[in-house]
Amino acid sequence: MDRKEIAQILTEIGTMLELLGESPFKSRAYYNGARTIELLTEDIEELVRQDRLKEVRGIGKALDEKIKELVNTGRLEYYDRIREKVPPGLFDLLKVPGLGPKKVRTLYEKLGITTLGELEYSCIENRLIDLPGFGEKTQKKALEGIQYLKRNRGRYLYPEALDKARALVDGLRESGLASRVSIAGSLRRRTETVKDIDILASGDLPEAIMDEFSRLPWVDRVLERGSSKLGAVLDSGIRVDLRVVDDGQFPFALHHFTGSKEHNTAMRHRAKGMGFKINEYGIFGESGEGSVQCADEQEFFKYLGLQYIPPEIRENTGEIEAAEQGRLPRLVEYDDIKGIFHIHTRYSDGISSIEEMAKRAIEMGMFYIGISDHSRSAYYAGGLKEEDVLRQREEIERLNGLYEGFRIFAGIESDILTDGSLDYPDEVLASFDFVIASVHSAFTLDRETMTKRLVRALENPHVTMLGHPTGRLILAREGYPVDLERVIETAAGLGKVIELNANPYRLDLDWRWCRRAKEMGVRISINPDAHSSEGLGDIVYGVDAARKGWLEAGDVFNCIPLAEMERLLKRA
DNA sequence: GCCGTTTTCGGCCCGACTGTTTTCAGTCG
Repeated sequence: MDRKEIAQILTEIGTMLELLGESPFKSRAYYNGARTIELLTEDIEELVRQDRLKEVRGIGKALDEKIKELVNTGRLEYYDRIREKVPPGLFDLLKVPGLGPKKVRTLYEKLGITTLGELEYSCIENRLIDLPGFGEKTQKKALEGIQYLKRNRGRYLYPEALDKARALVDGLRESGLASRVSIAGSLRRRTETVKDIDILASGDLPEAIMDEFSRLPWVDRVLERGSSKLGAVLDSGIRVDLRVVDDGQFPFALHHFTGSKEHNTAMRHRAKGMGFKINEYGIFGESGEGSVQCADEQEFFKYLGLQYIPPEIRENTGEIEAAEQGRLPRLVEYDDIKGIFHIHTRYSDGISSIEEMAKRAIEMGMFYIGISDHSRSAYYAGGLKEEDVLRQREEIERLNGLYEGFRIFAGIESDILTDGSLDYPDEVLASFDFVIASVHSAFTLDRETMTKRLVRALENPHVTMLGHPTGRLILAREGYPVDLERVIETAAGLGKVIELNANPYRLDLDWRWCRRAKEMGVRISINPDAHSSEGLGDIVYGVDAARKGWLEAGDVFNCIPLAEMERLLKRA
């Protein structure tokens, strides 16, 4: 049983305890424990074997025993027992906006409702109205919530939400009513999916700002509105929350509403330890009157004795401690990127020519690109036969003669076959400037076989980097099971590069693992996997993910300048 | 259930909004 499964079970227990009406602090302890386990970098089985679990903060006697049981037996009696008391459908009910554990519990106990369907029916029959703490509005809202869930998975890839959010921010700025406007929330932190858009504005006329906001063309309808907060739905179905504060409060509110929740909690703890209280309105001394003044977030962090923490890494995974010690990384930026690998052209399934790709890359300020069409076993994508490879090579050489200070590298995205071998003979592989090895078939191998497959591919001396290491498609498909720790270890030992595929559906390697790869000394290549010249632009999403993974320019393969890259890729 | 140079008991982050109440619980972020 791995970390993720254990964390999942602990989280589930936390939720069930809430549904059973247990102490909220008890369920929080389980949530904390789950998160702690999820973020462990040490091997959980090793920790259990050495009986060192209890040393981990957040794991006490009870959780220690339960995790041991899970690791040793793959089961947990307590979990099985408690699960009998909580119908599984109640978890679905919790997803209905407006319904929390208390209300769901009432629905179950008073009306015996255990599924979304039963809830919908009961709403139509007006049975919710007379329940304690319920009423007509609650019932109506629940019904709407069910419709919403039916219509919508409720999560969006962040680039989609980002475009909408930017339009809203611009619209509000143009009104001239707001002093400052910013995107906040998980969108500002660039998490791979978001469920809503958070926007923060400051100004003296909150009512006018909210009026203006609700009139913006993308806003479909306003769901709720108070004196400082407005919730609405966009025409695309995305929920958006607008919050308005006084301009002096803006930096504190921006920090507060950017989160993450875990980061905020840790920051409040820290502030408390220093004799302050922080909330969205300011930093207050123990006496409570009057906030400290801060012009912006920079000053906010400075006042609390911290370096400025970029939003992307505010996940309470050590950023506060690092900021305290002045050890925060200087996160990679778009301008650090010197070249772009993993580009498909018309030779396989791309729609742009090599020349168009080169032109666009030069406009983007790049110094080199690496062409890597699909290899011969990728029939579905028009993979290159050996004679195609030669033809493409000639074109690349011809084009390279045209540019000064810009280079096109000739590469290939070679399929990793089921046994871990690649689909060209060694002498063909050796003739490329670089080779990306990727899995495009047989996703259903078991974890051990898949791990060996990837390890063997990395061991091939001609392989430069491993492409999209887990094959996941966000919101669509789980990655295949694989022991990433071992794959990264192998890459580290052999000096191989691992791709961070910048396609917003992939973002693979996951940013959480990027940080691990960095620790182990593996360089990451931020690759757009472009199938058109516009696709090159996806690289910005890869940079976002890399930043979330604490990567610096020195950790990123394609931040290497052209001259050095030419030396690196020179084949013997 | 976790945690402790304030503590082994009594805390545990904080505030807005809604809807149901008639002073507040529940939900959400």
